[in-house]
Amino acid sequence: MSQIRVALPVPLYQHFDYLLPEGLQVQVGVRVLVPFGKRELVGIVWQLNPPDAFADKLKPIKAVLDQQPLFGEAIRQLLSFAADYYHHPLGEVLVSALPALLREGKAVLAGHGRVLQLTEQGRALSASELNRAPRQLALWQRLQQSAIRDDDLSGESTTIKAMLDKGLVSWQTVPFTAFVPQPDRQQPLQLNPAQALAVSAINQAAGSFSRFLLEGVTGSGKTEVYLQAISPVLQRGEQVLVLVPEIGLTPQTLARFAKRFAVPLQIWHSNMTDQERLLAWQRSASGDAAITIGTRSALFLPFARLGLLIIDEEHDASLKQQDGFRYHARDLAVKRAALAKCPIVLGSATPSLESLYNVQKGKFAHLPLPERATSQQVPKIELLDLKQQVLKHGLADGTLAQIKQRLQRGEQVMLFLNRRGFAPALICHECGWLTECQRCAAFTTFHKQSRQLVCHHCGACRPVPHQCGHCGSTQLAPVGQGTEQLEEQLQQLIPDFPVIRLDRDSTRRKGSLETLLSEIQRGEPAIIVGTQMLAKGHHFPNVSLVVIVDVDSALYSSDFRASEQLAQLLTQVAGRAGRGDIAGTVLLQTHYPGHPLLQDVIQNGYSSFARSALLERQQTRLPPYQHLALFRTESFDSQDGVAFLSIIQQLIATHCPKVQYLGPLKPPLERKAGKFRWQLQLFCQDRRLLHQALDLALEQSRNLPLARKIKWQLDVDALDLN
DNA sequence: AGCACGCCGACT
DNA sequence: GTCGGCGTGCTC
Repeated sequence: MSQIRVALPVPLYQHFDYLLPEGLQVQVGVRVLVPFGKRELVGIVWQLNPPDAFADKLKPIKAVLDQQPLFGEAIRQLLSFAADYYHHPLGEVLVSALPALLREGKAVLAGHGRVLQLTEQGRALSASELNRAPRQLALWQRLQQSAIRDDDLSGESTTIKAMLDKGLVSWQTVPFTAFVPQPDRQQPLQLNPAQALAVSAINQAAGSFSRFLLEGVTGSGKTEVYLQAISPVLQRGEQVLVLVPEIGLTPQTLARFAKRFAVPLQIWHSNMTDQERLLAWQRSASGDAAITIGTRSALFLPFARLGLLIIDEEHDASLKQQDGFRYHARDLAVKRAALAKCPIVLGSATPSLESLYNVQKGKFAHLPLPERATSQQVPKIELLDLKQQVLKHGLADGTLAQIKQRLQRGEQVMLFLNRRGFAPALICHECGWLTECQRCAAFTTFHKQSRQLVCHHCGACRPVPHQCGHCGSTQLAPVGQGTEQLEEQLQQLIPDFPVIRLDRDSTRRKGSLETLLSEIQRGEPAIIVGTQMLAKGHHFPNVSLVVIVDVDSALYSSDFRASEQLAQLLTQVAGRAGRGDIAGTVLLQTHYPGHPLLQDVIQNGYSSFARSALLERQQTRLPPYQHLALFRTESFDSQDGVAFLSIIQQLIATHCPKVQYLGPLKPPLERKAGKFRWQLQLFCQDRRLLHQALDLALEQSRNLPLARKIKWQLDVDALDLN
């Protein structure tokens, strides 16, 4: 009997070896069912005939689940690399790269997809029987021509379900093969010189690994560059992957792709069902999916012939996974492109400092799109000095005047406030006591509508107290301002126009986001109040004024990336306001109108800001000039975390002199959900040395009893120091 | 992570 | 007397 080495979905930094019974055949990359302790697990064969070890303990595998490997060479290398780089157990990395149904051992129908067709009952139907259901009738008529692929049926799910229930239609699994190149449906748009240069640079790199940063201000025609770079790739029969931060913002982009190309296009995101994900996975593997537009985990789809990778909004933090396997999809995408030997294009109006640094170092070719391709006017950013101003509900007179003026002209106004709820706390007028969360080192936010105090960190809710918890006074008043309050106050100040609030609370119900968005899209004059969630992706052509109510908290934040994020927010928001005939204005309320960051962004634009921000990062020895890794702990005992991190810190201090450390120290939120939190920051100029230090720390900490008592995690290239 | 074993406290 | 708390150890 021969032996095989298997990767298993357990949080252990090791492989497990098994015996392969005579007569069973496996290849690297196939799934096997194995006994593991008292359990049975689905694992991936990672090596054949590994060096002998544990010979006396080996158990035979139970079953081979695949004929063909689920992971080709390139994906295996990508996943191995990712497990090493992020210091995460390989088995768990593999799990995140597989649809749930495959993880559970369900069979793959390689090269198969799904079509909807009429059942016998459906064919026997007469049209008059559906005349009370126009959508079903329309679909029934389409299905009489031919069966329809499920990816051509998006948005019809309720209609389909109704017809499935009536037994009129059924899903059929049919073989799919690699897509056949088709002529583009639409003519490309005329490009300006910068766009043309970008397209030809990308096209010339076909078939080889090359890296591009496409820096295009909003309205400069980035999407058209993508489309024209994609076209020749599809003509060669190769697949394209487009990564986007969140799928919610893609309906328009999606429609544009579908209009241009007559080849199968699929999406990938976390709201898909397990079945849909499995099908999308199979389509990628069979080569049927010509274009895939998806969120970060689409990166792991097993494309048969990947010809081009595009990362849109590459600066966006949601490309980094924030729990478990904390990978950055943009960084792994570069690795993926290298393995696939294809070009990769990172696109953004406000590139991350990391990517700009890579341009400086010559790793990325810079493709700037400085001109607006459309007639849309360049928006203005204005500062409103709050010093010595009487504020009405957090808004200066000048701000209110501008809001009213725009509304009366029939335009829309948008206000950003990064705090949900009515007020960030209640205060006692008699003694100054503040409503605090019992389990977190934070105040509880007062939500007026639901009459609750909510902790935004742990989610705990409790009824609003009538009395001060300290002195018993009943004089409790809200302090500070949240979106709910701003909405209420604006409605009182400006009763003639509707106020629409867009935040996590107002969009909690399924479909309510869409409803609110379409209400805004109608373009009727209105005030829109919202959190960060408003800033992403959506374009609101009738919004002519955007107010950032509180810029100052971001100017003086402890997070070293706060200024970068603020500059990106301002630039992105400015680009989304207004249209051809309406000039957009972004109004920043601040007590520090002379702040160099604000002055730089406003007067010289994002690129100039980025140049000076990079210089500052260099001087302060922060990423991207130094590599950063972060150990975080959470424990019920207030000292266990420090004790654990101190051991790691001392280990590194003695054995890794080139690695600098900061801590153990308390993060901004030092207690969360009843647990005490600590962190240890590690910096090093040399990535290799940093990773050596991490290996050492992990190996040693595995044997520490403390490591099991507390919860800890390692975050390589952490985006925040929270 | 799961799952077992093992040794101490409050309950039918 | 048992049920069950979570400390500790192991998984090829």
